[in-house]
Amino acid sequence: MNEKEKVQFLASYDINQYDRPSIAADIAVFSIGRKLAEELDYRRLPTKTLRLLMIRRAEQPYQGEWALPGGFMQQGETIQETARRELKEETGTDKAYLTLCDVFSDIGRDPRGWILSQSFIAVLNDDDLANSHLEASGDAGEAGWFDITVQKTAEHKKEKHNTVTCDKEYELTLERSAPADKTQLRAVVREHIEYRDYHELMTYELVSSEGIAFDHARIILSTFNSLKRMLDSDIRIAFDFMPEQFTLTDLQEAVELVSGQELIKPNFRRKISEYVLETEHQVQNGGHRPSKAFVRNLERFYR
Amino acid sequence: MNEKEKVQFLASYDINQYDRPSIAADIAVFSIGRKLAEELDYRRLPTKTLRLLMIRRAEQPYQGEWALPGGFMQQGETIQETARRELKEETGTDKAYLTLCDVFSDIGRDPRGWILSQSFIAVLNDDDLANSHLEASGDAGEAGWFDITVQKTAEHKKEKHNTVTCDKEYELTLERSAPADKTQLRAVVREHIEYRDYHELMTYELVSSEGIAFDHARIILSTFNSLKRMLDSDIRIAFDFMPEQFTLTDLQEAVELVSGQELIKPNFRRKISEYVLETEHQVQNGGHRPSKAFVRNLERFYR
DNA sequence: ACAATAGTGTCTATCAGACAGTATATA
DNA sequence: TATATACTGTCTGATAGACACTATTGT
Repeated sequence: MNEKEKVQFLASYDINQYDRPSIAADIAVFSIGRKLAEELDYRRLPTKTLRLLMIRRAEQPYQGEWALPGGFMQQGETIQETARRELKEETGTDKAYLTLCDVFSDIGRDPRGWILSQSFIAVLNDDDLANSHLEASGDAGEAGWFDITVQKTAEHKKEKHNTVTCDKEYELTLERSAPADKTQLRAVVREHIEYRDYHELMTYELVSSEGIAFDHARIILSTFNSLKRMLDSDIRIAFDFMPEQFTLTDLQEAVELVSGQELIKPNFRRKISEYVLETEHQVQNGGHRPSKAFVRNLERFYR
Repeated sequence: MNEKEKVQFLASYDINQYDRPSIAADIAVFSIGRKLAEELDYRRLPTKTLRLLMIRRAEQPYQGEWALPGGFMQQGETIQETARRELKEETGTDKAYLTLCDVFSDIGRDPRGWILSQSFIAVLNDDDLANSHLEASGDAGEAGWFDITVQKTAEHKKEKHNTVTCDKEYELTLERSAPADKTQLRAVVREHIEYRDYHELMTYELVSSEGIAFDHARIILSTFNSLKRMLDSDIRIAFDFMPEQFTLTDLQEAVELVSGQELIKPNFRRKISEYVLETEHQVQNGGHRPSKAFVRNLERFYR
């Protein structure tokens, strides 16, 4: 604690003598979209889909393939600021709540070298999208929304030497939503879970990847599963998908899309009733009873 | 996607052209200790405390002060492996489940330069401690357990421009448990919460720190609050504090120590009953009815 | 016998799941 | 009028909180 010693030490300390990785922030941006071209029945509501935002790479490596929005950490900013800046640069959205998700630091995950990636989750609603320049950029070809489908294709539970492990294989399909250009990206990701007491040591491994850059397919899987778990433990995150005004059916569909299971309407409404306030507005969207518009009951959000 | 182009690009790509931070893993290791020197009443059980493992720094900066176990990421390992290696090196414990907690990357948080810290949580039980060389190292002066006390000393809720913020001040006290050397470390940490919809944007800021190196006092606060939240959402983490055999009172005390609130015994037992199996062993520790020893019901842990 | 801890039984309020029912828009 | 969606009421079983009670030990 000798002050002089301390100053001397720091003056002679060269942090650059140690090798170290570059840091990237990668952001999985989710939103909900409407499937168009379904004029079959004037009564029927449009089918909704869960969407993921991807960026087409203009540079090598993986030039022309699609990657998660993100980029490298720069001096003077925190990793959260990196994520926010990159999202703003690439999409024009200034959404503040990026949820830290996981870290990917395996060697060899990026051909450019030793690169550690911090993954984040962001959820955008229709108001956020209106304020972004995503639609405007259009076929400037940069950003694009993809309908995301995750299908579990295999599951093997093993037990040996007192440890239980479980391998699951998922097929990830990303189908471009907005322009009818039919771009389809596919990947297979293996989830390896090792159970130790209550802990689940989860690792994601890329099996194959078509059109998705780097190891981003497994990052997508990991964030998708995180989003599910977050929703399970706190339904309030579903409101992130909703604009200022929304119908309860919209909200329920958001939850169902993420969780992958259907809910019973009255039960769902009872559950979320404390978080919403009825407005006088009505939403009419078909040959059936119009629905009431609701807003967030913000007081209940602040615990 | 021209293969030749790709190879050319990578050959000429120099990742070292960009500045980047060093990466450290810092681990908050918790366990439960017994307060000794309480021979007042032969019937009474020893008081238990929540303990945190700290390492006395042998080098500058902060030489002689106490820091969380941890260290720098090395080439060829993932950040999880870094945490595991450092914990093994400094304590001899080979506990596998390190839970990733948060990232600290503010500029100026480390006088040595631009250093990003990944914080982890580990929980050790008596069996783990027996297998470590912690006790052996004794007054080699390296590692030491500290009884941790966190006291909220202030809370201010503000509301302006549609955003609600809340500042809380915590006093952190670390009191050395094992040797009676009375070492006491203190720090004051300010927690700043910004509420946005359901999101809580939490930041921890160091107000003062006595004897605790770097910004580790705020990392301790952050991990402590995380541990609490983890316990809230899944009681099974309490079993990490228990050795293979334990009494239900021990388990309940562990939960109470972390959560900071007393529980009603029959309700607690009902809640955890599915996770435990009764053994034929008994534990006798005072002038009162002996308690049954229990073990984990592992089948219930593997969901 | 006493004091301290160990362990059990039960009442009650609250909450989640399931289902049956009514209401209202447009072709 | 038919149909798809919007919305409400209520029965049921499961769960969580509170409290009262019995059991067993060493001094």
